[in-house]
Amino acid sequence: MNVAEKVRGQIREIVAEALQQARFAGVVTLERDVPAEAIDVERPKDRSHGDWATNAAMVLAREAKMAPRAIAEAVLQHANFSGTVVERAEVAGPGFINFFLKDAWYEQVLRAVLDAGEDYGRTDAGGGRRVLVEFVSANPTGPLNVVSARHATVGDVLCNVMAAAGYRVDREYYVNDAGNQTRMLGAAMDVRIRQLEGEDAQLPEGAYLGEYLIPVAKAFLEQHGTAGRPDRRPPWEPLNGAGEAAGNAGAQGAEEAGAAGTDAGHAAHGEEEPDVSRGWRRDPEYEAWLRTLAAFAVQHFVADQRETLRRYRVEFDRWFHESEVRAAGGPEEVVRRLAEAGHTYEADGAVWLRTTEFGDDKDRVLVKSDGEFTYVVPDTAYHVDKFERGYDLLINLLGRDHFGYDVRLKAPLKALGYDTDRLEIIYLQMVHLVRGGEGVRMSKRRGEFVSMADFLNEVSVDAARWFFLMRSTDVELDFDLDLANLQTSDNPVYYVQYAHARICSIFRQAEESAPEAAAGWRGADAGLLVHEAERALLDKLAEFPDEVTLAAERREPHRLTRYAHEVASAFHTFYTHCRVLGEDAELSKARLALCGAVRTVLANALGLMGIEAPESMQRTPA
RNA sequence: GGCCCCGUAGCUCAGGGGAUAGAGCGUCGGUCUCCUAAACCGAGAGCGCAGGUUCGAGUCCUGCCGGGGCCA
Repeated sequence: MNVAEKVRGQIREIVAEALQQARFAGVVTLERDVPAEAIDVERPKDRSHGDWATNAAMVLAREAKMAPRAIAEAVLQHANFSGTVVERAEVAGPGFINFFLKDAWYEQVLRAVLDAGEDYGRTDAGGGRRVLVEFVSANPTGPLNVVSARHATVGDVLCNVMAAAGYRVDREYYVNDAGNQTRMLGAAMDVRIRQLEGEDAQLPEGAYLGEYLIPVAKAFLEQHGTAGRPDRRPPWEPLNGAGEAAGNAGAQGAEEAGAAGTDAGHAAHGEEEPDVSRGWRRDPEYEAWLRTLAAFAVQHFVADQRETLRRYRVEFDRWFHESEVRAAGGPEEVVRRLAEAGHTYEADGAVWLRTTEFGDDKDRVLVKSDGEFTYVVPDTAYHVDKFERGYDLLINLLGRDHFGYDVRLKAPLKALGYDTDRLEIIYLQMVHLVRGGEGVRMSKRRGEFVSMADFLNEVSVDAARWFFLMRSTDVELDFDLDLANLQTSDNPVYYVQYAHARICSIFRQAEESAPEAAAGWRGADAGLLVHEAERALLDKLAEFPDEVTLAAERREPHRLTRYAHEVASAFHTFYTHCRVLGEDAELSKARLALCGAVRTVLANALGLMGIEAPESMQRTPA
């Protein structure tokens, strides 16, 4: 139990007990007991209103048929603070009871931080529940783009913060390596290989042909050659001459709006999966060749994505391939179970699921008339697998452009009897890159998109992570490349890092000028910390475990940037007003202890964000 | 047309049904003989509109307006 929680508990008990006493005394008329847990204890914004406050009297006013202030007075008359850190309390405003703490509170905070060290901030809010967070899950058909960086940041930090809050967290990446997009990847590879051979090869309609495929195609040629390729035209071109082979016309348009799509794996398909191979010649041997090419490219891009993410300090516990689910017969199993449960019917040669019975606005096809599964079937099979692995909670991060997917995924899962309340979908808003005050266009299909790797060549991981964490998930984010690259105070990440470095510098200085204090600060007398700035800082440190809990429970990792900034700000204020070294030896020790505590909290907070806590700042000359 | 997100300071955004709504940037004005001025202190300016619920609404509900997204 953390320090702040302990005090809240004490205040709840005080109030509950006092209410009870007031009832016995006949001063307050209430029909029922008010349990301590039901009493709301919060931190007033204005500290002249005390360290903590409760609105209990106002809440109970109607029930007790008494004026709020009268209830509050009665509570205070019967309140007993002995054995707590509460010093006194008063009635204020419309009926608040404000509590003021003894000086011992500050000592408790300092001790709590110093004793816990790198564990300070950990809570048991999660109660050891197992969580699987799936995020990024970009298509394995190309390098990661910059949108994935936001997903990677939010997902990774959410995992960190939930782990700190007492959840058992696994990170998972879903590789969508078996759908139609993969087939088109094989087709694009085929075209690139033929072009490398000097042929004027044409794209199949609906395909896109990134520049990034050229080195992959080259690598394939070098390693495998074209031995497995059937000696004829690809199935999207007529056998009798080049004719009117489909051009690139249909390939453009979708992702040119200035923001790249998220490609979040299994959700990447459109509502009606476009049948890109309509009109293709039936050619099983050539399809096998395309599968070979696709498998090669997928392997390449998965490795590439994994490396980019590692560079960004994100590691997944598992990379789960759609092909695994398919190979295990997951989709067939899903359809069979749904049919057995009587949730399906056949119409127009297709198998349909009555998703309308589970909140969808229309029924969905599971198996198309050509025998192919729609995308939702392997997705369902994958989530069945997740549920069967025994997780208490499943969290998926998706792009806002995939909104509505949760209903379509949850319908079959609900039909199969799974508790879909345990599946949370978090949608992240778009990212816009800004450079020189202007938007950077990101269009994947034209090959103009900014890859995450290129992005990381321009921006430090620390700055990128901070900027992606600054905003809540449901707000569009303009990423200002110029600002993120700025090594000045305009850049907020440095502000926080600087506070940490400044403390390290003080300790280095202390070794020189005050070795006695430097050696003995852990045993300092915290009672000497009476300055307003010192106390504000300690109060701020006391909030950290609550911040961690809130960030985890509300899935709001962006709280951490705010909190870290506030700690840094309180520290810089303290630094300006209170001299650590060169004062009275005992005071120096106490202030060093405070510095040590701040350093711990900053390091822990930055650590949760995956941002470095430097021991000194060095500016690279402009 | 249906569903969802957003609308708070000049700009970008925080805000857990509570008291006098916050931060950064920008603007203006101060602060280094002193542990790093990548810092500190001060000034100015705001909840899209209209109803409702509540002792109390930026926060919850309904409608409208504006920006964006998904779907038909």
